[in-house]
Amino acid sequence: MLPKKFRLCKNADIRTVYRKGRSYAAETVVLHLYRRSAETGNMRFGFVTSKKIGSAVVRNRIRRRLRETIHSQLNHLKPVQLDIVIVARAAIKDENWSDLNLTVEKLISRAGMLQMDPIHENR
RNA sequence: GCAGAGAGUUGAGUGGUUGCUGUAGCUAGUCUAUAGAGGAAAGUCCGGGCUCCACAGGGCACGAUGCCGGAUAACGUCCGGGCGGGGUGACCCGACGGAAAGUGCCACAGAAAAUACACAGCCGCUAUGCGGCAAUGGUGAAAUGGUGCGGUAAGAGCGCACCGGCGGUAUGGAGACAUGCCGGCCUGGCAAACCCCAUCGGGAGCAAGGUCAUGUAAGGAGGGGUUGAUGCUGCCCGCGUACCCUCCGGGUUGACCGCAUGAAGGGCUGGGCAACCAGUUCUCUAGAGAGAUGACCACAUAAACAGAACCCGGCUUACAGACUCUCUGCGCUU
RNA sequence: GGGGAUAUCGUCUAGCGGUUAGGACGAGGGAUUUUCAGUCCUUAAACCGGGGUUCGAUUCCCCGUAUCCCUA
Repeated sequence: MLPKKFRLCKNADIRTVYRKGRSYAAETVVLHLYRRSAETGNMRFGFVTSKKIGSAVVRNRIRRRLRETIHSQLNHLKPVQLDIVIVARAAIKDENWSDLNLTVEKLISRAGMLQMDPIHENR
């Protein structure tokens, strides 16, 4: 679980990310991101697991795993005011931990969020 | 040994690294310590607590329950018993009040499906008619007690015996009911058809409700109106409030309480066949507000169904594996 | 979280207040036509699952499953 200041909770914020942000898709997850105009604040993450994916137990486990992938990458990310929403797809049920970790890492690097990459601007 | 029946327990643990939520501490650190999902947390099918609404009003509707007794805060739950059914048995199952209160339905077949009737038929006579009869036949899910003997023109509870049902009565039992005696043979099924009887049920639900804060314009237009509007499910009465509806415009989208000590759980003692009750002692055991238990490694291998959101008592449904106790039938051995 | 509703051929539906599952579109076959379309005839195809009540259940009752709606 991430500390509270890194969480993206409000439905309105998530809708903003969907509408104005860019997205990067893999077979199991979709990553939406949107750069806020405000200069203050942290990077914020939201996780979406719909009822299509499974029961409450399955959804909880997937959400926890996704949080963990982000948590392990947190130190390598650029400190930019980004709102990020990660949406789980139905295929995620069968993916194991290491594959999921790799997928998320790839998506993050494609989105240009890693610290060593040259800076991309997302508008 | 094999095949079963009933009751119950468990549903993973230890260590390490790294994280989350609550609480406590002071040195106020991204510190230390400590606690952290279930037997079903599920379905939301019942019952209650709690909160607000008229402190809970009357009538009619409506809904639920339905053998008897007990337990319980209450229940559609549980325990014990009765009756009926299933099983060789341990044991299991049962919406199990009323069909002479009334209404309705009972296809096809069949003479007839409910105030019984008389198709084929049987019998008698003064015989092309009149009278007696309901045994036999076939139909059907169901045909007006069953079996046997007597009886008769032929038949028939017409008579008798046993069985079954009904009514009365006596005894036993707290009662459901059981057993005995007597009576006569009058009453098909369906109430998970309407219904009748008995008992119970006021409504809404923690997004209930309360406190504080912030902010604003108790604003404008149109309409309704005491036979109306709303609280208060449907209708009528009764009571409270004085406004209500539609459109336009404006403000809030915060914090705290409710909210984790409870009809609580464990042990012991006593009462009770039991459910359960009483006494005593010990324990404190999640509390979020987009929603907390994760990830990785090691211990041989970790796996079922499944994730709390106001709280309890049940019911129902899902469930890998492991274990305990009691009992039954059959076979074998001694 | 709380409250409510529905489920019938491949699709849209009717139906039943008890004993027969009907229609339209679509699909297959045939006829007409030189061929296609159209038209006509015809065939197959369903009561969400499991129990119960009943002589008999799509219908009545119970339990489940799936889908949909309302509520801040």
